[in-house]
Amino acid sequence: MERNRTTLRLQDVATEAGVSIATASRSLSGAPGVSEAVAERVREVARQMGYVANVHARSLAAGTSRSVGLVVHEIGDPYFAEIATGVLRVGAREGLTVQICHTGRDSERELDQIRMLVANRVGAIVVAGSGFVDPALQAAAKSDLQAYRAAGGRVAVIGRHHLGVDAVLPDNVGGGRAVAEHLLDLGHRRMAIATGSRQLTTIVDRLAGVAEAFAGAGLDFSGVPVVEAEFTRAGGKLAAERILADHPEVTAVLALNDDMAIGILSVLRARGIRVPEQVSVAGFDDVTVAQDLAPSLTTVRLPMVDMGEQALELALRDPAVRPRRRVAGADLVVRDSTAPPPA
Amino acid sequence: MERNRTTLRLQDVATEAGVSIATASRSLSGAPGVSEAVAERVREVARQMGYVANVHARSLAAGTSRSVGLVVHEIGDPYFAEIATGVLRVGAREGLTVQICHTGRDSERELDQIRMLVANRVGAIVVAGSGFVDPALQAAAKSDLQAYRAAGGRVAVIGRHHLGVDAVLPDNVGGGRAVAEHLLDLGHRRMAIATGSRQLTTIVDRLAGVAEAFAGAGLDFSGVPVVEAEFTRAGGKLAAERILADHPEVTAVLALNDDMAIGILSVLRARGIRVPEQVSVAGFDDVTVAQDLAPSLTTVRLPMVDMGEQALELALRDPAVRPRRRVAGADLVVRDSTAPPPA
DNA sequence: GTGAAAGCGCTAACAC
DNA sequence: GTGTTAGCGCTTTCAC
Repeated sequence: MERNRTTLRLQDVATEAGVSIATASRSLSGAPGVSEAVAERVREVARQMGYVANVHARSLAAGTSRSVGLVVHEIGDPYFAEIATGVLRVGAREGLTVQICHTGRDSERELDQIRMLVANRVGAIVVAGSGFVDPALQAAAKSDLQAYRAAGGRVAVIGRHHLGVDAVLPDNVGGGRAVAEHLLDLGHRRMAIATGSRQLTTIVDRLAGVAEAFAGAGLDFSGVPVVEAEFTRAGGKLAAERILADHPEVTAVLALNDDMAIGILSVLRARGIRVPEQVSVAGFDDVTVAQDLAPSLTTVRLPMVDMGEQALELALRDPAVRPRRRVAGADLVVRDSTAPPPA
Repeated sequence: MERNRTTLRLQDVATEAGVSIATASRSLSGAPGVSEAVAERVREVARQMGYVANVHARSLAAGTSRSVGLVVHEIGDPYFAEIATGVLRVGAREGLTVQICHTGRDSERELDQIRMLVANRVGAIVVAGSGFVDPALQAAAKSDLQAYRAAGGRVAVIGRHHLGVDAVLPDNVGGGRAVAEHLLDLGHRRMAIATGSRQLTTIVDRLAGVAEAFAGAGLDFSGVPVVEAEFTRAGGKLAAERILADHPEVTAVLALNDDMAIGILSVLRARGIRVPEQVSVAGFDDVTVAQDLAPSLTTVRLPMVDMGEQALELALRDPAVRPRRRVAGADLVVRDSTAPPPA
């Protein structure tokens, strides 16, 4: 926005109201030390004139800013869109501006975005993308965030990161175990897993839960095909093709997120394979469409909006000595896409 | 973020590099008037030290900011999430921070959010929510935006508003006409429309297109039931219930967005009504899941990501004397949810 | 090509 | 309770 002399300054309001700029400042920010009568008059004058304070001047002078940053992998992904909803909700409640950044699941871009937020002197940063298994991938981000925190910035993450900060941790292991147990209980013994990159901690954890379920049932997990593709609908389609080609005997496909599950359902339908009669399909996340699919999707519910809210609340709170952890439950939701294997 | 003396200032970099603060500033911003050798050295020192410029100080001094605002009704709605994807994409390309605001489809909150963006001195504002039919509902927003523009701010909207600014206009009328014609061509004569609030211009336009199709076919539109509910999946469910109860004879339901159509499909499935054999269903928007539903959804494709990109590009461009308009095509996509009515 | 210095609009001591 | 004023960290004339 270009400079322009038509913009009102606090001085203009002060002059108009017949007070000093300091009094005007106090009146508008609600600081004590002004008589209520004067304060109200100043506010009225400001409203009349249509004055809006310059956030940059305010932040520069006060050294604090009323804005926070949210880093997501991909805002078009319903998982992140819902988390964003939660963060925006708390932000609105607290009168905070929320800056949303995309990383495109690229740890390099993630770093750029974090730098940008730091440059913007946001008061808090919520990192919502999954962490990476390889700590090196986040080493740079970590050191930047540490400098940011040393300078008084607040950070919270959603998911397992190597960042040593407050975290909201979805119970990915428990969820993975629950959904796998569900399929095993139904009697499925020839199962395939469709997953995103195993560089992501989210995926490693969900997979660990699945392995636990197998172990718990006294079954061997090592022989179960785990097909890795993009963690998206398109990736789900690809994974489904591969599974059908390489493992035509499977009676159940467990996708490690709903997006992939949707892609899988789509391929099965196109092939005329009936779900759940011939093949069961389960997902993970419980994005809102999951219940409206045909068949409705058995999945693991993660309270994403809630997780977004909690993350920002954690970040806004006074810093603790040790990182805090909030565990978000992961509940199995059984719907129509899973059933016992064909006889 | 609290003030803290551990944060690096430009002066620190300048000192370290052995130049004046002015030279350091020029070097980092790429301004002319510095020898390339010195500039490069300063940049190197800054990188080494991990210096990040304070955006507030920069914006205050320069009077310009590298950030833009995006106003959406609801980021969890895939329609807006995709538009946001487009806006974020262009923002990232141009090195701009994007601040996303929720209005919750409330014209009052919309105003608050716009004020907040103005206070943040963003360089441009993209308003992505649908406009309201009643100009009074946007009068306040309009005057605020005009003041903002007078002060050098740039504005673009997506959809039909009464704001007198650059706009990206989806062809809602044409899309409505096309999808209605499709249903009429299939032979449907007992149709119901499920729609959101007719306070929104988007809906009025889509409805007008539908009416045109009826008129073009020499049919009477006035008797067609138009059921109004929330413009969401839940609203679609409600509308479906009402349509089934009050107009059990309908052979086709046209929803004015995909979200409602998904809700409708869900109710029909629950009732055991087969789509498209017994009832055809069509939507509008072509959100990404539309093609993966069962049955896949016949709908009208709006290039939402593209619309988001175009809107920000328009806003970033030099202001024109008259508002510019970019029309976004609305193409009928026929899938499996529509078929001729039962004999 | 480089540096000194005057602001940008606001907050927060500090005076009164 | 109110006013004066010194910065916040940077950009940008204007001198040299």
